[in-house]
Amino acid sequence: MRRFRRDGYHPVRIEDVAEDAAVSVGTVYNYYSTKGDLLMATVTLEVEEVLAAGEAILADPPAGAEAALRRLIWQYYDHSLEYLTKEMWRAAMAISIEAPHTPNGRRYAELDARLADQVARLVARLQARGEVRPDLDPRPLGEILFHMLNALFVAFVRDDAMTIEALKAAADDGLCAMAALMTPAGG
Amino acid sequence: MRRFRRDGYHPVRIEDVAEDAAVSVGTVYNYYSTKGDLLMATVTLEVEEVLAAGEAILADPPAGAEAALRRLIWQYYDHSLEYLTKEMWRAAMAISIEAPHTPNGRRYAELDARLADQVARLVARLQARGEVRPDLDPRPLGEILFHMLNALFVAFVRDDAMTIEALKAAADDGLCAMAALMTPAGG
DNA sequence: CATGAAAGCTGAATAGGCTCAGATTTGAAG
DNA sequence: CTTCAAATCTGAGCCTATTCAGCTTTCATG
Repeated sequence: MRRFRRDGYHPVRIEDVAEDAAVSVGTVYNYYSTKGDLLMATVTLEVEEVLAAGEAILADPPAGAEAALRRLIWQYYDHSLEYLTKEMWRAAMAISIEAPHTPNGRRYAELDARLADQVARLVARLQARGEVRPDLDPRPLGEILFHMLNALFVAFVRDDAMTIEALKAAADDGLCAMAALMTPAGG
Repeated sequence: MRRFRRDGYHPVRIEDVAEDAAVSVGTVYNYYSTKGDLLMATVTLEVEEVLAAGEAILADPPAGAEAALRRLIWQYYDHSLEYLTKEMWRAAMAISIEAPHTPNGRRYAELDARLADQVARLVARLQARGEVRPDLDPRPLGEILFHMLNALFVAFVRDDAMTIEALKAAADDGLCAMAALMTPAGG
């Protein structure tokens, strides 16, 4: 992870990792079955922490649908570069798309699904509090929200120049548009 | 393209392509700067045709927001496996995420943006016809729609077992949810 | 200690994308 | 038909992820 962060995912060779760990190349492969596996270990760490922080917000969300969603999403975004760089995210995303049947691809998809589920649960909770129109189904709504926020995150990760602030601003626009559709009276 | 479709993107070596074309490996690289470039040529062909077909629908969309959107999206999905297989799509998506600064990554992003724009323009057109709430901004709405439909397409491409019918059904659910939010009276 | 199987380690070898120095072909000019 | 420069082609060689046959260490048992 240190090596990837410092030199980038692609420039780092397995031989470099092996050297840092003072073992042979073969030994690295005894513990991680591919180079992508090394990366996915970090992705898992990152997302598990984000999910845990998200649960804390779910337990007691701020008042108002838009504010509550904003809180959760900003949390996601703020934490996203804790362990991974944008380049590492790109590599991880590429692996998960290219090899969906492999353990790594599946793990990434599973983490994604858990994030989407967390958003959907927040929507359901807001609906129970009367802050989302009662006639809407929180599941597809949560998924639409997550798709949008995820697409923005992908755009953020693709563009090295884009700041987290710009990402948050874009997400705010989207959340505002969705909130206008979701909230009951003031719609 | 023929080779990729028959044997899969990864199993085909540049040497194979060179043989089929009766030239050397080096000559292939004179015309396509990477293996991904060969693939992206096909992606471009596919998406350009989809965009052209989409313009025809934009010119005279069916009555009703949901029906019009369904028509455009189904067109997209129906055409998506004309030249590319799911595996080829996965490889192309991986390339576009992993290397956003390269010509290929940029080209893919541009095609994506043009599709999103087409959806947004359809929303604007429907709004002009009074089939979408007049207080909504068609641009972010179109983008949210496209993000959703694109996410469904990615899920489709990831799962070899998923049929186009299942994809359409999932899209219908999403469109139905969005239409309920977007349409004026019947909400 | 001795033993032997299980666990762990090793790095040379393999495979395939990509490069580049040199060979070949083309085509305009004489 | 020559000549020569530009365009094109070539494939051996480089690089790095990944494999695997064999070597070493560990450790429970006698």
